[in-house]
Amino acid sequence: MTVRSRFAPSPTGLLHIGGVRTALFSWLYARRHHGVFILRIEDTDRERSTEEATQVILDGMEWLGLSHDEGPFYQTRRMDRYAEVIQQFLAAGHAYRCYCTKEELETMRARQMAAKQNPRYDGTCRARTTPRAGVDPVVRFRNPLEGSVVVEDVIHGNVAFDNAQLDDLIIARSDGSPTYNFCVVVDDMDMKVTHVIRGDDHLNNTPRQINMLRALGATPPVYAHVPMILGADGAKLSKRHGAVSVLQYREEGYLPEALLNYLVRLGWSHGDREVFTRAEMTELFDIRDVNKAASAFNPDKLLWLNQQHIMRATPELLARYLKPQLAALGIVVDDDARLAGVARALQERAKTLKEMAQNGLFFFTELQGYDEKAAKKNLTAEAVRPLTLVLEKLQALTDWRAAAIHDIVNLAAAQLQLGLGKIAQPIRVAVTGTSVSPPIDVTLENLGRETTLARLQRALDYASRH
RNA sequence: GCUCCCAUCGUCUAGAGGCCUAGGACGGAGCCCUCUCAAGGCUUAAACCGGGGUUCGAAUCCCCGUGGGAGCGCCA
Repeated sequence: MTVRSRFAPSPTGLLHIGGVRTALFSWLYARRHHGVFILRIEDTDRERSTEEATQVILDGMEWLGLSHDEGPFYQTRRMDRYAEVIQQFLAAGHAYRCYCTKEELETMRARQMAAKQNPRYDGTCRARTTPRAGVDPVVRFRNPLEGSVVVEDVIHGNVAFDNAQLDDLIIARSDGSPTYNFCVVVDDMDMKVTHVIRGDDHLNNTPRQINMLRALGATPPVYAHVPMILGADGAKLSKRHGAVSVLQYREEGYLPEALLNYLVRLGWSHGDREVFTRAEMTELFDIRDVNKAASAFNPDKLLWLNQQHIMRATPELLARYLKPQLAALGIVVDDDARLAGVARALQERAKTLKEMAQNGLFFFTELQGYDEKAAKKNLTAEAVRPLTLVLEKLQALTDWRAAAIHDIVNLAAAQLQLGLGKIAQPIRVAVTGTSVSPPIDVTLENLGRETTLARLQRALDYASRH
């Protein structure tokens, strides 16, 4: 049997970290078992669904490389099919028309709550055979009255629900439009979904869905209800936690693989391993090993993982990602090889690509003066001699490579009997404007001969005056 | 209120009755390396929610509390 899993977000809010984690687990499961991954957009709520949210889902999934094999399917385009099944249910007696008004239902609920009972539809219209004038009926599923439903969940084990606790849920509104739980059931059946991996906030919906599936004569899929992700403060993830949309992580310079790596480790682990490539995740992840408890989102660890992935990435790949980050800062770089060189120099010292772009700014733009503190400390009269000597030696250098530059700086230090810091720091401030950069030889190599010499000369002038 | 779910360092987790003096990771503290910043290495503080059982033995199994979460919509 081919595994068929799906991710079925509703575009009523922007896709966030929690949704992505569910998508990831579902995707990993399909990939691991060489199955099919389906993307379905649950947009039956036309009021709240937005085009933007749909686009974020599509773009986000693509950015993360969570590719789907089928879909995206849109529920709004399957209305005829839902209507058909509703008729089928009605004809078979699995559903009935209910003429209770919203007001009546509300009073009933209030009464039940007051009597400390589980608020549920009392079945008034179950046996009704005639319409009620002036009321557009809804359609309700005739849930079994007795017995229990056992959800065989891969993560939670067997969870039993008494049918007596469930009620006859509405499957079609009075305007005829189908509702969520019903659409899910029809879709999962039609799309031959074998594994439903979703947030455990849906665990309570599952017995109803199973009952409908059975009424349809379908075999319920395997369920895996994964725990939710909480905000860093342990509270439910919401807009308050900053991460509005996954795409924000792209903007902030996170590598898709790093985000996925972080997410997969929430609720799952493999020995003492922390860093996983996408391929390793696919190979090692097992939905059965997923925890039951919710976990809090930890931005620091995500940042650390991002750095780990940046360090392991090829400079060429980083260069590709760096381009839009630099563009955001108003800089366009055409020289891919040079950009890769810069990325190589910076990849051990940036937690995000955004940070990397900022740190690498001096390679591509004119210096906007020196950092005050750095200049005050390093571009002094004391620095004139070492800077002069290094400038002379560099002017004579034809083989502009890190190794040769390294030798020159060391030689100059030895000649002047100065510690390396006394010579490297002034150079650093001279060419970068700040006291922080990659190793000085690597920095100069990537900066290029002309720029280096010009900046050294300029710093020398500055130092002479201070 | 009713139903369901969950519970190990601040956080993510290892732990499927003795291997636990509870391991790893992020973050914190300290040290080393060092031309800066990083990276890396080493050291260190830090947890089994509480109470009852079961057992020779419990973080692990059972029960009851407590705390957190979800559902109970003509929302998804």
